[in-house]
Amino acid sequence: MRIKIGIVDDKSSNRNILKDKLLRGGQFTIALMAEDGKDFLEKMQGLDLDEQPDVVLMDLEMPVMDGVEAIATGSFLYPAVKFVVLTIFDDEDKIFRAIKAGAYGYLLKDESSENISSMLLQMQESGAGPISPGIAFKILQLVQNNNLVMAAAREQEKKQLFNLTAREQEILKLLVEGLLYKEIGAKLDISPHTAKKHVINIYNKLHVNTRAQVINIAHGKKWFD
Amino acid sequence: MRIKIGIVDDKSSNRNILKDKLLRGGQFTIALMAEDGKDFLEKMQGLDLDEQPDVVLMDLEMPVMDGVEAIATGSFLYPAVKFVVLTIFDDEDKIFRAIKAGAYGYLLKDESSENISSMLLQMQESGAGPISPGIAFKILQLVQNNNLVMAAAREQEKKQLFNLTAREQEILKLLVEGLLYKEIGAKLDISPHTAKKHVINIYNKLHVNTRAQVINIAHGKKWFD
DNA sequence: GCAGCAATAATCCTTTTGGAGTATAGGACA
DNA sequence: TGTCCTATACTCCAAAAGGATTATTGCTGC
Repeated sequence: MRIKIGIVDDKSSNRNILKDKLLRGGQFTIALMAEDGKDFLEKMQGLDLDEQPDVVLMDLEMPVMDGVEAIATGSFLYPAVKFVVLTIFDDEDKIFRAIKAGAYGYLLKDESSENISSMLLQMQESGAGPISPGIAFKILQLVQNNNLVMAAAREQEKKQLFNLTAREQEILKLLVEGLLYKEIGAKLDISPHTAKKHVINIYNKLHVNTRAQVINIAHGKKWFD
Repeated sequence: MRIKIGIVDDKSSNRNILKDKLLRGGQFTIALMAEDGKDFLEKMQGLDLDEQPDVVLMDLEMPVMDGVEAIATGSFLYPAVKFVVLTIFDDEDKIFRAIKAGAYGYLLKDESSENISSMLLQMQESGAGPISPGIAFKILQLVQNNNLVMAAAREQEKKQLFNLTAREQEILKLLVEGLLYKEIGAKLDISPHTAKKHVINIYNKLHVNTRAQVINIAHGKKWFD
């Protein structure tokens, strides 16, 4: 199974060179090309699930919508898609913001294209995001210089789940993720009516009456994050 | 100029295999071998400045004095020496502590010895510490999961991401709190229609189409908590 | 066997949302 | 001056959510 690649870069020459290089080995197919973040998101909307890229190589500095914003939105809308930054920038701020936005890897454009190919293939094998050595070292230094510090160790405050049944907790999770009744039903292989019934029961137990309230409670109690 | 290497590992077989591999290419010399942290520090004391290793490959789990402690002390006493962890452990805690102690690189023992050699050489060239790809990805994930947070420049990173207007941010806050259109309108003293119009505009800018998604993004980005 | 409960499913109804328009007033900017 | 942007407000419509109620199935405990 060949890996489906998306390429987002505002320079058409960059896109085409990269595309040619990736296609050469026969291990990749190009699922999508876009010239900025907005263009990317719009083109993603037009794709069926099985047409969506496995990996998106994303430039950072682009007009209209930059790579960080595109990754932030994209990684939320398409959690299965892996976003790998491919850029010439190696400053700490860009690296940090891209990672926080959800970047799965961070490659520098001065990597040879053979290296990029092999890192992508190795990613598929090991599940570890591809990172250029120089970038990895930058991150290590961030940690070392106390620019990054361990967040307060989160205590395992046991979740008091308002005696929800197992099934209700299952539905709760999907509810918090923002799924519609019909989507919850489809996912759990039950009727949307039943899904809704469970949700209403949950509301009664939590003493609320909208999804928004449930989601806020869930985050407040750190049930799922 | 050949690179002077120090090897610290409690298993003599490990030490010797590594030594042989490194000597093979003729690019390295072995300046020091030690079997634990204490042994290492004592042997360092006995060396003249020009005999000291450029790089020390340090195992982590060792009797008497472990690698983290040896690196902490060693990097203080000998700031010119680069300490590179070479271990089988890849758990987040060990990685973090070794880096904080002053590790310049972090390599896994399942790297091939050719890889280790080439990464050490590249280090000498580029000045960037050698890091195994899997470790780099682990660190990236630490950052992503908020186990590591920016100590200093965390303030400005907060918003600004989706260019919402001031009014839209105001509405966003109430939206995330779970207010209905009519409640938002009442609070801001505008028509519920207007409140709704703003909300729809926000959706378009964030590329979503339900409140649930907005609330999740808001919590994910810690806009309000 | 039966009471109680969880899970399933459905119907009927009202309210709230989300989406697509149109329109107007006030500021900013060239 | 005219254009662009923002905030304001409205209409019409369809989809989804929320609430109340009823009913069946299967499991558990006494």
